[in-house]
Amino acid sequence: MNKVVVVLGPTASGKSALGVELALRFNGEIVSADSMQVYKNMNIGTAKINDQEKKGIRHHLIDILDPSEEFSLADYLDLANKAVKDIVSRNKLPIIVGGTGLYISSFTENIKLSPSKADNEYRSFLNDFAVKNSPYELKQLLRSVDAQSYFKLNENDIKRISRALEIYRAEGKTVDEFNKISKQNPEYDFIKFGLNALNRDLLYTRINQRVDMMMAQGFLSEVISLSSCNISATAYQAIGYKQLFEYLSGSITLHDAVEQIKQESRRYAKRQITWFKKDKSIIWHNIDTNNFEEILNSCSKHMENFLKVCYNRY
RNA sequence: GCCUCUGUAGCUCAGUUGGUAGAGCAGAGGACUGAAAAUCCUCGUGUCGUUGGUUCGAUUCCGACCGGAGGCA
Repeated sequence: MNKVVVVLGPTASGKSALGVELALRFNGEIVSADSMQVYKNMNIGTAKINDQEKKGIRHHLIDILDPSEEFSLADYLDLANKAVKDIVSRNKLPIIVGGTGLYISSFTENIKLSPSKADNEYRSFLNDFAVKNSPYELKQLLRSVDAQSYFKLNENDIKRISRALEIYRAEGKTVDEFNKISKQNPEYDFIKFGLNALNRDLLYTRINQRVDMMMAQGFLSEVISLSSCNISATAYQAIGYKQLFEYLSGSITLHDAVEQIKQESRRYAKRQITWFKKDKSIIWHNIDTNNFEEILNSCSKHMENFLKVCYNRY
């Protein structure tokens, strides 16, 4: 099996830099696993790596879409599979770097989604149904077609209820049945490095400082220049952009917007950590007890072992 | 120096006609298969400023002291 490296962790943990250094040492290329860095012109707010920081390493799945375009897990899996195949075919090492847990685990677990597309019309119909009637009524629609999801989901989780109904409509299957067949055997041999802070406060301080830095770097101007464009629903969800749009529309003060960006980023980091904790195969490094060099050297050692079959190449 | 107001969870505050207390926010834990930076679920013990007094019993009433805000000198 071909080997693939994964570098993951919460926002502001230093993944991008580690990925680049590993790519330099082991003849690799980066495949981003980030749902927002796919968008062009959303640079400062997504903490996107710049050309200087790339150090000549090729990065895939960054800057591939206009902010007006929608993006989804299905698109990601499709593109990531192509990128990794391409990198392997050129005898280079794919290094997946990112913080979008769903994208990473769906790729590493080799999830194959069905060819039927997302049905936006049906989704908005269901959404309207929940608004006109009630979330409870929406959930009742599940009862006869997907009992497992009916018992599992909370009635307020309209997105998942809608999705379960959508799957049943398109596939004639329950979510569990659908998930069972979507999971394939892994196609690659993975080594996963995780970055995290033992001390949550330290991570939060880094996040707060990074938001201040984004503002100093002109995040607001970036958002202003986007405000004349059509922003897709998916791109609009990006933390920071929606708050600054609200400021520009006059509904909140700039100070409040910045505080909300920090808070949402902290919560996001927490959710990322919760997601990654489940994966027991991750090799964790602590950013508060180790400096960057130590982490890089430790990862390198693990990788030499992991790659030993073809280690002579490097 | 005097007068008034105030001191309850990390923060903002509610409350107990005297039987040791509860909201919002912050925060924590969890879920997650085509929106995932999304979405959803669960979680509140704190010397009720300190110290005396009244009382069977005080965070609640009274006094003193300490801290904060305002007013008068």
